[in-house]
Amino acid sequence: MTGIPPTPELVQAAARLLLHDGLSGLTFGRLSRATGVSDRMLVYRFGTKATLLERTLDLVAAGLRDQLATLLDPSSPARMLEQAAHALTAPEHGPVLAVWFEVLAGAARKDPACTAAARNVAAGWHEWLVQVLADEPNPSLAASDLLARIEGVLVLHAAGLEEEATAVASARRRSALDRES
Amino acid sequence: MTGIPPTPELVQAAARLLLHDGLSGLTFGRLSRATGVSDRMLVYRFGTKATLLERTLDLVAAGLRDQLATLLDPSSPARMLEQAAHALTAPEHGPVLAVWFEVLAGAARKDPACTAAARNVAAGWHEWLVQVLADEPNPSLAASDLLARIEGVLVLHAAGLEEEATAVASARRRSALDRES
DNA sequence: TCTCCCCTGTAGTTGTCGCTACACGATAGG
DNA sequence: CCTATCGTGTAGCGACAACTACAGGGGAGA
Repeated sequence: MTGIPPTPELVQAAARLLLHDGLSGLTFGRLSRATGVSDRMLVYRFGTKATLLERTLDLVAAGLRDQLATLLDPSSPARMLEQAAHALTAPEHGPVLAVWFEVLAGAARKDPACTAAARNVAAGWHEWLVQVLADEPNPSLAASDLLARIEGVLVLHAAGLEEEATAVASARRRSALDRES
Repeated sequence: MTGIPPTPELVQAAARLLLHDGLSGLTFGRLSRATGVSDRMLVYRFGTKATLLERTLDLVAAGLRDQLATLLDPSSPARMLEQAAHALTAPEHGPVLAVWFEVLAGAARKDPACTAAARNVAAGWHEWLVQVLADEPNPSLAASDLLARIEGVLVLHAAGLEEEATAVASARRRSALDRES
C-alpha cells in the first residue's frame, strides 16, 4: 500500500543522513527529524525500510561512481593511482569511505541490497577505467589492477597505515601498470 | 561497578556471535541467549557494551593476524598474493571479511575501538610481511605494496567483481614485487 | 451536492536495545 | 556468631526501532 513515490529531496536527505550516521543510522525516525516530514509519511512513501535503503544506496552509489571521474585525470594513467589515493584519503571523504566499507561488509554477508550497490559502484568504476585505459594491451586487466591498487591503498589508509598507504600510492619505481602504458 | 572479569569462553562466544551477526549483532541479549548466561551477568562482567566490543575485537583481531601467517607460504613471496586471494576469498571467510570491512568503516568514522582494532590487524600483517620480505631492497615498501594488493583484491571480490579479482591476483606478468625479489 | 478515494496526521503495537534498582543466598573475616 | 561484601537473579526503566490502525481533509467525478 505504498503511496506516491518519495521526492528526490527526500532521498537526498536520506543520503546525507546515511553518510553522516552510517547504514544503521538511516532510520525513519531520524529522517523524519531531519526533514520535518512525519515518519508516518516516510513509511507511506517508501513503503518499507528496505526500499528506503535501496533508493538511498542507489543515489550514493551514483555519487561514488561520478566521484572518481571528476577526481582523476584520464590523460595520465600512470598518475591516477596517486591522484585517487591523495583525493580519496582526504578527511572530507571519510564518511563516503565509511559507507563504502559498510556496503562491502553487507555484500560479504550476501545482503542483497548491499551486494547490488557494491557491484554497482565497482562495476561502474571498472567500466570507466576501461574506457580511460583503452590504449593498454589489456584494458580490462589494467583497469582491474588499478582499481585493486586504489582500493588497497584506501584500506591501508583507513586502517591507520597512512604512511604505508601514501608510499605505495606514490612509489615512483616502474610498476606493472607503467610498463603496460 | 564491574565484577569479576569475563571468562575467555564468554569472549569466544562473543567473537562467534560477532562473526555471525556483525558488529551490530553483538548485543548483551543475543550473547545471553547464545550462552545461557543472563544478560544481567554479562553486563556485570563486562561492565559496559563498549568494553564487550573491545574485548571481542581484540580476540578477533588476534585471529585475523594469525590467519595470514598460516595461509601464506613465506618461501615464495611472488605467489603470496595469489595464495592470499585464493584463500581469503573462499566462502568460509565471508564473515571474517565482513567484520573486517565493518571495522574499517568504523575506523573511517574515527570510532576509537575500531581504529585501534584496524590498526592492530593491519600493522600486525604488515610487520609479518616485512619479516617475510626481509630480502627485498625495501622490505617495508614491498610489504605495504603486497598488503595493498591483497586488500584490493579482497575488495574487488567482495564487490562482486570475482573474475577481475582473480585476474589481478593471478596475473603472471612480472610485477613490481617480482622484479624486486 | 454527494461520494469516493488519495493523502496526511495521531496514536498506538510489539520488540529490542543498553542499563539499573534491588533483593537474596553464600561465604568469609572479625 | 555477626556482618559485610561478592556473585547472581528478577524486574523494570526509558529510548528507539519498524510498522499499523484508523480517523479525518480535501479535491475530483457522478
